[in-house]
Amino acid sequence: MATINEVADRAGVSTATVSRALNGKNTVDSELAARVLTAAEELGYRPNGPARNLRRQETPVLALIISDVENPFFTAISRGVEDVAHAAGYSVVLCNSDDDAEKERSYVSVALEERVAGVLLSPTGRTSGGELLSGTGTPFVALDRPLPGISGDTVLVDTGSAARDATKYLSEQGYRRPGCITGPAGVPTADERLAGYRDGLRAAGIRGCSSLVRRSEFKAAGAGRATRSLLELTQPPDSLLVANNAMALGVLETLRELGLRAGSDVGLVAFDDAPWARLLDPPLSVVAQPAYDIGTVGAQLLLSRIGNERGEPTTTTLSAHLVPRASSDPRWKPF
Amino acid sequence: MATINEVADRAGVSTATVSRALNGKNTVDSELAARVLTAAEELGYRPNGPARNLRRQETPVLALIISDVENPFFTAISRGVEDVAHAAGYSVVLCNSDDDAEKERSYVSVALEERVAGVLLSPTGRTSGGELLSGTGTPFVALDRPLPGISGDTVLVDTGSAARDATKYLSEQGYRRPGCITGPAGVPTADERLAGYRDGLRAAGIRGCSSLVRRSEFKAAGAGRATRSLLELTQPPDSLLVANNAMALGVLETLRELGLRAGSDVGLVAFDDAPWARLLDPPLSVVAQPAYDIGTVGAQLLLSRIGNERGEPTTTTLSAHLVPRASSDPRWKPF
DNA sequence: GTGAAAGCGCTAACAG
DNA sequence: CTGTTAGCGCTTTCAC
Repeated sequence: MATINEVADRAGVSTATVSRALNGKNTVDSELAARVLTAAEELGYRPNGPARNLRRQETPVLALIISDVENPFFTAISRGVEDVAHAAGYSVVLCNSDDDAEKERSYVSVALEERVAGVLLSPTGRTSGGELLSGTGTPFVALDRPLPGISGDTVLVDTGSAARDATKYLSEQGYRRPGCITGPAGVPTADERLAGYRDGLRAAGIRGCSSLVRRSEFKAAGAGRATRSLLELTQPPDSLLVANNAMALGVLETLRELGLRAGSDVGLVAFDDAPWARLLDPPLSVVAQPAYDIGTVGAQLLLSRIGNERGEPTTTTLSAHLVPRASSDPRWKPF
Repeated sequence: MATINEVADRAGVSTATVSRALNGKNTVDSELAARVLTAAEELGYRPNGPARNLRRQETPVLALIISDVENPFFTAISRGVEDVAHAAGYSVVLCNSDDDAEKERSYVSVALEERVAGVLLSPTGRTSGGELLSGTGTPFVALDRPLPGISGDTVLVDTGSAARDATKYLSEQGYRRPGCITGPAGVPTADERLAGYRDGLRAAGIRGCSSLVRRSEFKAAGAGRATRSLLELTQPPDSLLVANNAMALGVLETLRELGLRAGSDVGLVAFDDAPWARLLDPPLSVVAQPAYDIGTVGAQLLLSRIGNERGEPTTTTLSAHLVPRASSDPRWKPF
């Protein structure tokens, strides 16, 4: 592939002039600039990114590391990040850690070595790639979950309150034994939703539900098993708060296998408003999180740090809101 | 951030030795190697990727450019790519072109400039970033859709046959007026599914359906409008073949607004088996595409080209298969 | 087995 | 306004 030298030769100028012309510096004679442009065109010249980045000591790329590309919550975040980054002239590379701490570390490592301008990390949980990040000068922002033991800008959603509200709401709808299916212990989003659920129970004056909690990975399969184990109890829950939308898939599948309907048989509220939620029968009640906004806010924060903004690490907490639909209505009937 | 020079100074060796030690060359004395390793550790040294890539003239990264991160079909492809790439020591960066030819070109451009080892491109359609790719020495593979007018390795799915089979199947199920909602004219996957639909009609001996075709973007909103326009016809279709899963969302939403049920009122088969498809009432009949395999095959192809495999461009065609569920059963009743 | 030194392709002083 | 030149940080001959 052609280099800047070849372009310079062909245009009969120095490499410096080529560089200036190609980077749109106005300190170059328009006739020379034109010659450079056509020479570059004819040679199919493309600047060598690594060389440029090495020289400039910066790479106009943000890394976004998420734990599950197949989860609409995270892809919505990525759109938010992308829109902001793009407008500021940055590219975004999406890395899928697959909720695997090892992969997460490896991607953080790659991002650091490639000297990206900044990293947006949605930490997988306990052992986090965040340790690698702190200490290096590379700016980073934690999304959705805080980085344990590490201070840095963070964008969170107050899902605790949302979980409490959802639980209270279930009780107001007439359910007396709400259960909860949440993520692994130690994962902040999982623990926070569980705590909110317990608060909600307390606020509603409901007792005797302490055995109605199950944990699993934030995936469909585990949530399905958890559902089965709850519903086979001698005193099963009459409703369920489910901690994310991938899990909801598993819960719904199990309900179907057991011949139970959401709403009339088991009240259901799940986190995250996936596009298919309203198409179910009954439509799924959800706690909608502002995923896109997490992305935009996170990206803005990161960009301002990259732009040398000083100051204490900030934590931005967005709020989630309940979208009641028929899956949390005990009186719901098909038709 | 520490450089190789600082590590060398600290370990009391030359940069060459540091480089050798850190890259696991066995031509270095084990005692020196240990000193290098601890020095690097203490300084929090990370090799500078751009510098290394510049020197080595290669970057162990594959770029995967897809048209919609929020579509499970593409995220499944990305998992396939990632699994293969990872096993071979490559990182994958995912770029979302958002079905926008401009963004696609821009990402191809960035990939080329960053001198990635190879590019996997799921082209957005007509004006394609493919032109940028051909001619450069960078190996690339087209996924899901061919690159118009450009020869290169390609991984496709024979969705034409699948569309034909699905249409015939609708007729066997008793539907007499199947309609079709497909993507924009000129997009190969859209045209091919439409052609298959027409073949199916012919094979089933059905006539008079020529006005039952609508086109829109491969998105929910457009498909929703298309559905409405079809069902408001004086002679509306009694069933629908829908060309992808994002569109299916729009179709289902419109059906609901019109108070119609899939199956009994309007037979439905849609492309792509999304995780929520079986949870609907009635469960959605789909044409399942081997998305994950598209990714693995594409990545393998690309890696072998990167490994200097010569030979003519190949085209691999995978097949899709019908998964019949109740949305294509005219006798389906709720309960 | 180790070090010195060249150079990957580019940009940014610095001269002119 | 343009050219010369010195590196950015690393790997890799080439000597020793």
